[in-house]
Order: sequence, then C-alpha cells, then structure tokens
Amino acid sequence: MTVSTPASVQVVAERAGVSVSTVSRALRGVPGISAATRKRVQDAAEEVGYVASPSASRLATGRTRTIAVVVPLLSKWFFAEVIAAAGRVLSGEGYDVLLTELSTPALRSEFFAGRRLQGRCDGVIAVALQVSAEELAALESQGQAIALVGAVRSGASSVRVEDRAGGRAATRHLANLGHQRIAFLGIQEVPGSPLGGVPPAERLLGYRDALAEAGLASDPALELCVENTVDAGAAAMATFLTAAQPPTAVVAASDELAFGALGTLRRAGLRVPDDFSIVGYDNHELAGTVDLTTMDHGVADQGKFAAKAIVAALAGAPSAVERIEPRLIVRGSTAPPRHLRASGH
Amino acid sequence: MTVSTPASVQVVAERAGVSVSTVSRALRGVPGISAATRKRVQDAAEEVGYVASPSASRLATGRTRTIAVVVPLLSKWFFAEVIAAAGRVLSGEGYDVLLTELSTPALRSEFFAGRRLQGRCDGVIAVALQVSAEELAALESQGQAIALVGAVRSGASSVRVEDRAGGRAATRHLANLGHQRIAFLGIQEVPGSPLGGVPPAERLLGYRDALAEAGLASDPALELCVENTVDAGAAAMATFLTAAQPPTAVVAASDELAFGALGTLRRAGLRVPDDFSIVGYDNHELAGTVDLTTMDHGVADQGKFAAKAIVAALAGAPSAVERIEPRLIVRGSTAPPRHLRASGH
DNA sequence: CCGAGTATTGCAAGCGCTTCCGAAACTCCT
DNA sequence: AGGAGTTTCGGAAGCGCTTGCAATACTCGG
Repeated sequence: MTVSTPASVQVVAERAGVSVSTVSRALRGVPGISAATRKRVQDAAEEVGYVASPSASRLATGRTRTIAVVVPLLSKWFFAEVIAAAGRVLSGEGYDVLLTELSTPALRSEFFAGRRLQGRCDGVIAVALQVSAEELAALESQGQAIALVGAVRSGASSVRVEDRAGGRAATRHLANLGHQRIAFLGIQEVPGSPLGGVPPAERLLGYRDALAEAGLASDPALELCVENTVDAGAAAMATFLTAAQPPTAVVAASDELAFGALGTLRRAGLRVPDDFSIVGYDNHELAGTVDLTTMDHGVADQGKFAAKAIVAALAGAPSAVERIEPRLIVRGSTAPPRHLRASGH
Repeated sequence: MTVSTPASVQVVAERAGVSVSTVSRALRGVPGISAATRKRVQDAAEEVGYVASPSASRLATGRTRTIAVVVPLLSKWFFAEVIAAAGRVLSGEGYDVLLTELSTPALRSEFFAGRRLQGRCDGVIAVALQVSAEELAALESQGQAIALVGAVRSGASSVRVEDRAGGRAATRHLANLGHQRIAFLGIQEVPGSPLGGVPPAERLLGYRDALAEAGLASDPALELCVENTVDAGAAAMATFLTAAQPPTAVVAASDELAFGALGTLRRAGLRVPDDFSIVGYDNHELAGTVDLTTMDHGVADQGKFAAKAIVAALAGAPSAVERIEPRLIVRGSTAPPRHLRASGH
C-alpha cells in the first residue's frame, strides 16, 4: 500500500491562487475573507482532500480540541455509559476524546503526579474519582478545564446526584410497603482495587434518614458495605441471611450488588418479591431483565451534562453544578412483606 | 487560578548548560549522549517539571503515538471490555487512546468518507466493524496501521473468533445432553441501529453443523435472528414458545439475547434448566450471576491482542491473525431434557 | 474624480520539538 | 607525537499551521 502524503495548506494555496494565510482563514471561517475567495479555497481544499494537520494547528494555537475522560474502570457499565454519552456530545462539538483508565492506585497517583495530560487536552472529565483539592489545582494550573461526575468541588463544574435523597427514597419505598427489617448493602472502597471509584456514601445516610422517619430502629448488623461487585453482593446477602433476625428487604447501593444479592436469594430458595424484597441503585442496563426495582439517576445524562459543561467552560462560561434527583423505578423485586400479604387476604 | 506556561526545551537546555538538541536527545534516550550530560539534563528537566509538548513533537516527527479505537457502541459490555483491555496495553506502551464511537450509520459513513483520523493517530483498532476493502485501503493510504477485532481481511492484523466451532460446541453440548429440538437465537444487523456491529453469522452455521452431526432435523421455525438486545431476545423466546412443537433448548448467539430469553422463560413459569435449557455466547460479566451456561471467547484477550498487534505493526512487524477458540463454560442453565431425566430415575 | 475609511489579502514570525550535518573533543595505535 | 577514527555536542533548518501587522484594493461621500 502506498502511503500518500496528505495535502498541506501550501498546495491548497497554490491551487486556489492565494496565500497560505488566506487558506487558513478561509477554511476556519475567520471573518475578513470575501465570499468569492472563500468559496474558491474551499473548493480547492475539497479537490485535494485537504484536512488541516491537528498537530500543527495545535502547536500554533496552543489548543488541542481534545477532552480527556478519566474513569476508574472502563468495563463497568456505569462508566461506559457515562463515557458514551459524554463522547457523543464531545465529538458532536468537534472535540476528540482521549480515554484514560485509572484502574490501579499506582496508575492513579502516577497520573496526578506526573503531567500526563500536559498539552494533550484542553479539559478533563473525571468520573467518580476522588480528586483532592491539590490534584484539582494542579490540573487547573496546567490550564485544564474540569468537570466532575460524582463529586463536587468548588470551582469545577460538576454533576451531583442527590444520593442521600435517593437512598432515602429507596428505603421509604420498602418501609411504605410495610417492611420492618430493612438491610442496607453499601459500597466500600477497597484499597487495592478502586473498582467503583469514590463510593457513594450518602446513600447510606439516606437509608438511615428513612429508617428514622419511619420509626424503625437501625441495626448495625443490617448495614454492610462491601466492594462493588456482584460477588461481594452475593456474599453480603448471605451474611444477612445468617442474622438472628434476618431482614425482609434490602436496599442495595448499586444494581451490581443487587444482582449478587438476587443470586444468593435464588440459590437459597427464597423468592423475590414473595419472600424478600430488594431495591437496587443505578437502573443498570440489565436491571429490567432481572425485574429489579431500582433508583434511576440518569447515568447517560450525567455524561452528557459533564461534556456540555466542559465545552461551555472552554467557551468561557462559569462553572455550574447540575443536581440530579434519583427516581424510583418500580419493577418486580419489591412487594409487601409476607406477613402483611398473608393477613391481608 | 493562575495558569503557568509549561517549561520548554529552551529552559531545560539553559538550566543544564547544553543545547536544545542535546536536551531532546538526552530525554528520549537517543544514543550519542554521554551518561554525564544525560543525567544533568534529566535532572534539569525534573527540576522544572518539563514534559515535551506532544503537539510539537508530533509535528516534528509525524508520529502521534496515538491509537484510535473505534467501536459501534460503547455502552455494550463487549465493546467496553475490549477497549479496556486494549487501552491498558496501549497506555502501557506509551500510546494515547483516542476513542471513537460510530453509533449511527451517518457517523459511520462520515467517518470513513472524511479523513477524520488524518494526522490524529498512527493506527486504528476497529472492533466488530464491517470494514470494506476500500475503507481499509483508504485508511492504509493515510498511513494508518490497522487491527481488526471480529473481522478478518488480508493485510491487516486481526483477531478471529472461531465462531463456527463455537456455535457447534454450544449446540453439541445440548445435543449430547439429549435435547432433540434445539432452537437458535441469532443476531441480525438491524439497518437503522448498528447495535452490535457486524453480526457473527458463523455461529448459526456451527449450530447447523452440530444439528446435522447429531442427526437432528433442522427446522427453519427454530432459527430466529434478531437485533442483539435483551428485549429482542425476550421477544424471540416468546415466539419459540408459540411453536407447534416448541424447542426444549436454545442456543443464543449472545448472552444479552440469552438474558432476554431467560426473562421470558421465567415469566412463562418455565424453569431453567428443569424445563428448558439455554446456552449463551460471550461469557458476559453477568452471565455467572444468572447462572448462564455460555461460550467464553476471551473478550479481554481480543482487545489485548489487537493492541499488541498494532504496536507491533508500528514497529514494523508483519500483520498477524490470532485465532480464538471459544470454550464452553458450564453453569446451571443447561441440563438433560425433562423426559430423559424423568425416565432416568 | 479624490481622499478617507473599510474590506481583503499577503508577509513573515513564531509555536516547541526533532534531526541532519558539521565541528569539536577524545580516544588509540603506530 | 600525529593523525585516523570515534564520540559527543551545537547550529540551524524545518514540521504545517496561525496570526499580528502591513500593504493593497475597493467603498463612497463630497
């Protein structure tokens, strides 16, 4: 295969009979070029299949028109979904998206210590990363625009999910159905593997809020925070089943945990929602498949907003924070507890 | 926040008391620099926090040290997993990862028509994309190295899953268990939405192979190819249940389809594997959760190989093709058909 | 028809790095 | 000790684009 050298401004200029500066201006829509020459230049460019060298214009302008998206773990549905949504608006706006996965603590620290993004992008969208104030300042001093998903910090645009309200809503739903012993299956950051990035701790607080409001005693034995994986959820559920007074329902801080819990329940011969109720969190792609009641928090919207915010920031807009109210999606994994239904007949 | 201009070669050169060319060579490990000066330069660079401007070196060398990864749909587990694996090796090798999602036919054609990648990357990994010979040639003429996942084409490195063998293995497993009426739930490309990229048609052929080998009649009513989504899988399963002689087992061409089918079975009150057996394809992250027997084809390995292949290609290696043999992962969704087990007792 | 004012366009200087080529400084060997 | 042969380094010319500034062409009122 013969590799053809791409056409440069030079050849377009010659072909259109103008100078290179005119070509540059004409093609980028800079005012001050007559309609006639602009047309001529565009045609010439079209004919030779000209496309400006990104490296060259980046060097000349100092802007890369690239946004870095950094996530803890790409293969988790939540992150992929956020990236996909963000990527769509970014490429729609003419930005390239640079993907960065910080799957290990080593990578993470190396990332923030070194100037890995220096000159590579104009901004960064950090998803579910615990970015310290210093790290954020370091990025800003490099001139990076910043948007945070799943974390708020003054000065940076961010999308904040009202997790406390979400946790409360999920728990209330169960309490309203008549459940008295409701467990909480939460997410805890595990040192070695930052599987889920920053854990949404507020969901637990919301759970406690709801318990208190419903006049239900909170039992430490019914609160378990584990790594955010299906397996850990399954194991935690098993633990709940060994309690002296087992719960009749559980609110899980993620759908993945809920999936695991569902598996344990199934294997234990307990039927959902007849014997046990469960509500998840995320409205995962497959939540509907397993008929899981869950809290939706517009995952794709989060990515979309972050992308728009960063584009706006690069256009000089002030930082903004978007608040997302989780909504309960009722499916088939929640119902009144057995004793109520039995007596209700 | 004050934005500090990054240090340039200039300042490092002055600080180390050498010329810029020496700095450039010293920092990149180019031979011909004495150990002493190299050290001095490295120290100076370290002190001022120097990091070479990517734009500048890209312009000067013509190489971007960036690989584009293009997928049909990012939010599908399969693609995210491939990208994650590829990304890890690429960034390990010092390459940036440029993400491109071609979620609509419009984007797709625009992508190949225009020179969207021109000067942006040194190579592209195309995942599950039906890349025509001309499109591939166009990319090559731009000087792009190419690696294909889920497609083979001479001249480009590619990873090829032995889908025919995989489909046959899945089907044989069911036949060996004694199933006589085995349905096939396949993937069909749906014009408007390239959800799954290029459909793995060979899985169907393998299914037919196995049927023939087992002496089972192939019934057109038991072959259904639909869009690769959970919902479509659910709907297709429902169709099977309306057959005059319903199947007792089904091999699905993807786990997502299988998930949908499982849902339909559950809602229909049929128990898996007691009343119905099903084997999926992909070994999806959540296949274990729903106890789905499936065909594993090393999804992460595919990404890893593609990345390595492209790095090798850029180092001058000839193109290679990696063949992956799917393996059956036995879980709890397959068992001998009811009549056999009943009489077996 | 002329000059002030405005609309267009060209020149040339970078942007920050790489690399060819020649100069300078050292090796050794006879 | 005197070159030939090596190393090690600096000078300078780009890479392809953008942009400040100057120059030219064109507008129109008087």
